[in-house]
Amino acid sequence: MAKKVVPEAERRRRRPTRRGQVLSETLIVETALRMLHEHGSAGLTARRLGAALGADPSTVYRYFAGLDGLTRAIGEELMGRALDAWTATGDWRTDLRALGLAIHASYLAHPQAAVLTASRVTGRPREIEVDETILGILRGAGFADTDAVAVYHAFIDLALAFAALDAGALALKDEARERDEQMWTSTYARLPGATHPHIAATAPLLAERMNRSAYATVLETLLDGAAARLAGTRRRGRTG
Amino acid sequence: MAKKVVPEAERRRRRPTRRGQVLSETLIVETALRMLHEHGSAGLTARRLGAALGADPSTVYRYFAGLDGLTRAIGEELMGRALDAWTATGDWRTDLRALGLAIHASYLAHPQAAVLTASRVTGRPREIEVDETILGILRGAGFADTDAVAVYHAFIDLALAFAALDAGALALKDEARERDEQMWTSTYARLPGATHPHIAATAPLLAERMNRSAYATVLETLLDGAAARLAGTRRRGRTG
DNA sequence: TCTTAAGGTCAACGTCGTTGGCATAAGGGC
DNA sequence: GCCCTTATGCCAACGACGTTGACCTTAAGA
Repeated sequence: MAKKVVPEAERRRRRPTRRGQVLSETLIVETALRMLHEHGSAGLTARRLGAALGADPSTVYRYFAGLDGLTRAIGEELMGRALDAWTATGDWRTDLRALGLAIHASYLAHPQAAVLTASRVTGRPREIEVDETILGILRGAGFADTDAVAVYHAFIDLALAFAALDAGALALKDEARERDEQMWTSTYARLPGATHPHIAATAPLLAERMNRSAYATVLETLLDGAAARLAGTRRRGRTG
Repeated sequence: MAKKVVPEAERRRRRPTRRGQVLSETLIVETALRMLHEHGSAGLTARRLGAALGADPSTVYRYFAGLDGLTRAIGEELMGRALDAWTATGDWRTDLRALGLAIHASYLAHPQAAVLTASRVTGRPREIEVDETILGILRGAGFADTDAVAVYHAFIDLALAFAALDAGALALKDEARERDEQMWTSTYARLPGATHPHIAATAPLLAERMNRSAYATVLETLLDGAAARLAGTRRRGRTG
């Protein structure tokens, strides 16, 4: 009977584990995050999680519908942390920039978790809160609804997409990551100008840049585009 | 002795498999792509790959250093296919747009593979060719080297990031994906205006939009930004 | 205090990636 | 045409994995 999962709110009896631990959804999620942090994205297994909790691996299935369910809960937690780290100022551009960077940073703080969860829509409270917040910023700034939704869509997917991409790089085990990163100074920097003129000409610039995230740059470009759209709306609003 | 991998170029003896198949790197990569296409990202296992090849699973290890090596080869193949599907026109903006969409499409044609490979830098020939091509388009259009590299960085990471994100959604098994997609008409559309005014006000727009990729929109915004930067360079070039 | 079922443990299933040992046949040298 | 080397195939096995069904225990409500 590992099938029926009792939602956290309806839990009553909290029988301690053989080793005295009293379990809860949040304890399990936090333990999972710690494990991901310490042992990499392949380091989260039901057995290890059980061991870390001082419980039998199968106990986790009383709280989540498989590791996939746990994964979604982790994503929700990361969204919540991003929101907690953020404060509104009232300026839409400042606020969106800060929120985007907060989401990106929150995921990157747990790259292994980000890889697993970035592309999932959980529909849980904290994620909905983030969505409501973004739409609120945009509509409050004067974006028409269709524009607000378009910018929101681009904004949230951009944040998640780069979170997944950058987290993917960080999530590689050290050895593989080092190999990937040195690619720009080894393979690329050594290509002859005769066959690869453009890479050869810009090799130092590439080596300097390619191991950083492009997210901040692209985000700024997106905000520029949104600002232009907003200006257009306001002009039309005055004249029409 | 599953350790030593002989590079494809140095292979001489091609002993057929028990079932008569003659193996090669490309045959294995293509078979792997087909399996990913048919059975999802969890469908690529050494054993199943062996079965599909009519060979023992361990044979694959003669050609690739583990499934990770195979994964990198798959990524290289997808880059190559994107490049093959693309043709230059001479207009930098048209060319970049087409190339970006080609990369995105190439990965999305094999979502399960994209999820595995999008965040890896392989440094293999076809990937390098793509990089050289992009830099060539930009430098040919008159971008200064620092700008060319900045735009290149944003461009390629954007393409890969969205490939990974959108592929992640497609790669979910049908049932999980359907659940994710219906989130916008079920959970989000039903939030009361009292607590979530902005989502409630835009729910139909969200449902219509959120299951599509934001990539094309964001790419266009990025190209706008690049064009503005190029215009600035040209102005400075004339006056300075 | 009694009952009940939530929530813990245990044992097992089938699958996975990977490796060491072995068999065999392809292909070069003669 | 034969021999030798060794590339390349096959086999068997290891330990780890996710997940489940059966069972046990004890907390909480009556």
